[in-house]
Amino acid sequence: MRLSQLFGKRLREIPADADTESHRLLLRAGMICQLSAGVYSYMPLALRALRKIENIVREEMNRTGAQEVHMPSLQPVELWQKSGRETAMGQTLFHLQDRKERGMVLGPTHEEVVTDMAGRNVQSYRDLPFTLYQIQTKMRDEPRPRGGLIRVREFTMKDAYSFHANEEDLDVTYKQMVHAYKNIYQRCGLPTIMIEADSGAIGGKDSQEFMAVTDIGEDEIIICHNCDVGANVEKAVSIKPEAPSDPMLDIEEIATFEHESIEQLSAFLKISPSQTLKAVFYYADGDVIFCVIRGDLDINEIKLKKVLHAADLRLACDEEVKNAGLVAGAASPIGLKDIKIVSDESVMHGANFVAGANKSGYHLKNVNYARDFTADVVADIAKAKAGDICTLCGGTLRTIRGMEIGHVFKLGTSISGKLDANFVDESGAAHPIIMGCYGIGIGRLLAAVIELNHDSKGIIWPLSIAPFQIVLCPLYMDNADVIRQADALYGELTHLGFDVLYDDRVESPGVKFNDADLLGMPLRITISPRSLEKGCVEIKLRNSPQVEMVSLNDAIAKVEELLAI
RNA sequence: CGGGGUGUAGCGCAGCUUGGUAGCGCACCUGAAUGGGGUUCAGGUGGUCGGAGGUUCAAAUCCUCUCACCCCGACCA
Repeated sequence: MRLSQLFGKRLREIPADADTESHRLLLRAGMICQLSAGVYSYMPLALRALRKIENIVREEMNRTGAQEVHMPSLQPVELWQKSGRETAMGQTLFHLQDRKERGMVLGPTHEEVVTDMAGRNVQSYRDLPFTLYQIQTKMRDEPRPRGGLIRVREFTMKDAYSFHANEEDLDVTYKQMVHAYKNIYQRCGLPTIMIEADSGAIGGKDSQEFMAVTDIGEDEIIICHNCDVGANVEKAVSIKPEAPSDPMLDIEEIATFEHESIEQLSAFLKISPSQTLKAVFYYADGDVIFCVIRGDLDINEIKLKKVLHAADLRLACDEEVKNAGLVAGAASPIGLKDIKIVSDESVMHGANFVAGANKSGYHLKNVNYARDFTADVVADIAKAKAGDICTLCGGTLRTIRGMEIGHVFKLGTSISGKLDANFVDESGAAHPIIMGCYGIGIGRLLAAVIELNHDSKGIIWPLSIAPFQIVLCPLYMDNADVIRQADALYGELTHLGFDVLYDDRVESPGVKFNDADLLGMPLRITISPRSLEKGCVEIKLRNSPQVEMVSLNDAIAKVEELLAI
């Protein structure tokens, strides 16, 4: 490809709206073009990289025996109503109507469609197992797209779905998929870690995410210093710091005046926050829920939502709290009736807590679980945080941030059961098909690769997914010799099957070098009168400062050596 | 949905407070010189100032409404 012909302008100045490095570089390199919030066109350079990623994904999927299909984005809303996910997805689902006013949606994912298709094509356990995948466009009306390609409303995803007669069989495929995913990331030059994840509204059992570790990642990951096991903070469990657990004392009311928050209260009483109980009020599916947790901890809403089996959960507003007869700032579960109380396990670790007196300006000392109050549900609803103890090895946990690049999970029968996708077993009894599902965001993977592979000058592409392997930079295009040799080398390399970007523009060396660095192809070949005098070209790797003079005769061999994978 | 911010040439910005009919840098076009890390000089093209309405002799500038985009949070299979 001749650079003079390449569609897309490179920018010298940095677009003001771009906040992440991948976004800036994608724009500066002329790789993407924004159409609207979270909606981008891929220009030729980006598409070349994207296609290479897709091919790697395809190879690894095919290797597991998965079969490629292509499913519609346009889907009847009935299917989503049947699975119950029309409401679960909420406004994220794009709705539209066809000319007959039939409700349609633009697919944000394809569990429904693939399950429907599987159901129509499976009768017996003999038809199982199999895995289907596609590389296809997803549409989600995200509340807030951000970071260029990091969170978008229309994106390419590789989604795979496996179908099984039993759990053991699902385990086998699940492991194969995990293995394939690791291969994919490795081949794309993107280091990832696999962590435990929440399976979300969709339900399901085992669930793991693949994360690219970067500070701009949207997810918080709790990871153990010692055993390296990590989990999304949504899911992470931990052993919390101990609180004093002295023998129980008699309960006692104390005046605490305006000291309402845990910080104010513990400072006023000169005690640790872990010796207090915190009350937090939620509103779940129409009811106010009273949550109790040790003062030094925070509530993990995802865990709470699960414990409550709630479809919709949010903090209660002041009015709802008041109407429920609660005294914000001095509330406690003691003596409460007619309200559901959910307690974190932490209230049992510690004793003689300070809790609200349900009376403004007063608290109670020496409050103890079981003796003084009980809860309708006691469960782990606490957020894990840095400094907590790993439940597996006793190591100390820390927090890092990550970008979710892939997600695998055991879906089970949550969708197949609702869509009547059944098979009959050996005895002739019908069961819903057991499913696994596996996704990789292709565009986000591309963004993550750039996020993790760049320097101040530009992108540093891993060879496997670089739009071009080589950039050929002839200097001084008014020199006939330079042009002749450059044309010849370009022809030869292209003929040998290398992807070469030929910078045939009449530009100064500085411009060419800077653009070459910005675009980030792994190998740069410079041809100039100066090098030609010695019968040489200059070869440089993008990720190294070394420039090597190589004779014209050896140039091809050298390129083959450097680009050998 | 809450909070903050920005819309003026392809990109980055100034002008707005104090109304007088739009400017700078980069990019782009023409010409010349230059020549190894964004070269210089000369000349040039390009904007209904996000949109609608209003105030005024006169609006990029003041007022009202509206739209879009960005950031933080909520949210996110």
